[in-house]
Amino acid sequence: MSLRHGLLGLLAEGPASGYDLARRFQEGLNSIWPAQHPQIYSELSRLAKAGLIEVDSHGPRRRTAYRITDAGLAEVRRWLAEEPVDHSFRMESLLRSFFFWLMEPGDLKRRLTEEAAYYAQFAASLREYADSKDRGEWGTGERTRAQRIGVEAAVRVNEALAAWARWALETDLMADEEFGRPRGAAPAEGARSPERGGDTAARGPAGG
Amino acid sequence: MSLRHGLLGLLAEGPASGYDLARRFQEGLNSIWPAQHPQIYSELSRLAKAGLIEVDSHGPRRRTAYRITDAGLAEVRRWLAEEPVDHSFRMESLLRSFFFWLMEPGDLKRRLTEEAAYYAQFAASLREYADSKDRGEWGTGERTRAQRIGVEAAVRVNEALAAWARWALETDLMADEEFGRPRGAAPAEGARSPERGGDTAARGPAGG
DNA sequence: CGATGACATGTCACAACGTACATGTCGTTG
DNA sequence: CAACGACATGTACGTTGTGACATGTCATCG
Repeated sequence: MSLRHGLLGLLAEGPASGYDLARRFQEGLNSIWPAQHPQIYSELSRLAKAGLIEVDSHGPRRRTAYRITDAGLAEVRRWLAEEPVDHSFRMESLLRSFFFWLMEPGDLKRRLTEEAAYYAQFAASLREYADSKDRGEWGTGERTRAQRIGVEAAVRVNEALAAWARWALETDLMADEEFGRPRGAAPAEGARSPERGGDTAARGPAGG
Repeated sequence: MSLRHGLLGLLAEGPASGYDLARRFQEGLNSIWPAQHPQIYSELSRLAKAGLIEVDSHGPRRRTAYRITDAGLAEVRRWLAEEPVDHSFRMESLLRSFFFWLMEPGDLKRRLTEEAAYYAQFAASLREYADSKDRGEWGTGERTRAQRIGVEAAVRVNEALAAWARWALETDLMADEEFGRPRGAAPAEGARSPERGGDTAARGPAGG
């Protein structure tokens, strides 16, 4: 249901076509809530059928811009104010990190180095964008300033991940000679043992 | 495809049943890669059919433990080493933040306060778990120490979000009297205007 | 005027995911 | 032994999301 509300939220800024919205999801929002155009177009049809948006105008090349209705605006607001937040992420990058022990040290170092570079670079580009907002280059309206808060969240998450990857490279966990010892493709210790699975180590505290 | 590899990764630690795996996804991994038990059971069947895992043992109450095969182990390793990382997140919390400008100041403050508390608390509980790993309470094996890296990532992301929510509450963006001015449920400025959508403000830098 | 490329929208089939429901086992406790 | 709750696995169905393909428009450039 998040895509539905994401689209309504973007349309609350003003009329836009499916193509516009797809571009915004592709560019700024891709790292936060990925969405491809087929899903966007079909969701728009559904929203229109439900009366939450309506056709605003037709442009060249079959362009169809939608505009949010009062009902739609009320629905985003209701979602924002009343609907409980889903705190679960979905981050492949973090999932992978739980299996780093299966990687050969060389591959792991290479991977972590790439990750650090990626996150640092992305954070920097977001930070630059945030700074340009701070300089007032996007106007000083209420909306712009509030969106600045959202950008800040993305910046901080990416910076945190960049710092994490660097930390992982530098920490003595990596430097330790036992950990650093190269090994072949032999099965990891503990795997395929007949008795019930190893320790319960990876069971962390209950998740939200 | 990530669930598939997530299951293989967990089974690389040693044999486990669908129930065990579902619990681990529910507890530690829920905030990183959510998965319900029906999905896990059906994925296990598929993995078994593909020869990446095999039945290890049968226990009481129809319990069926699986064990990873050589092919399965090779497949996780291939995934970890060769498959490109998908850097897109999926965070409802961040998506919402792009629409904060639609919220009434009171609701927004309440929401941000809740968010700060949630992330701080979750980060703390993860931090405590990480510390117990550092104290060696889960053993000092290669696996445990490497998994410590994954926990650290989760800690840092949650701490970053907690700090962000506090920052958002404290920043003068919030204190500004114009922003703080209460308003009714009237449509936001810019919405439903006849001409094509407002400024292009929210278009950030290209996402990864 | 033909080729090219960005614009713009869509269909279709399938894979992934979530909720609700169904079933049965086993240990504990009253 | 009856009731209960945790253990354990599954089916069925609907929704969400993805990848591949298909179609047509318009501006620009040679």
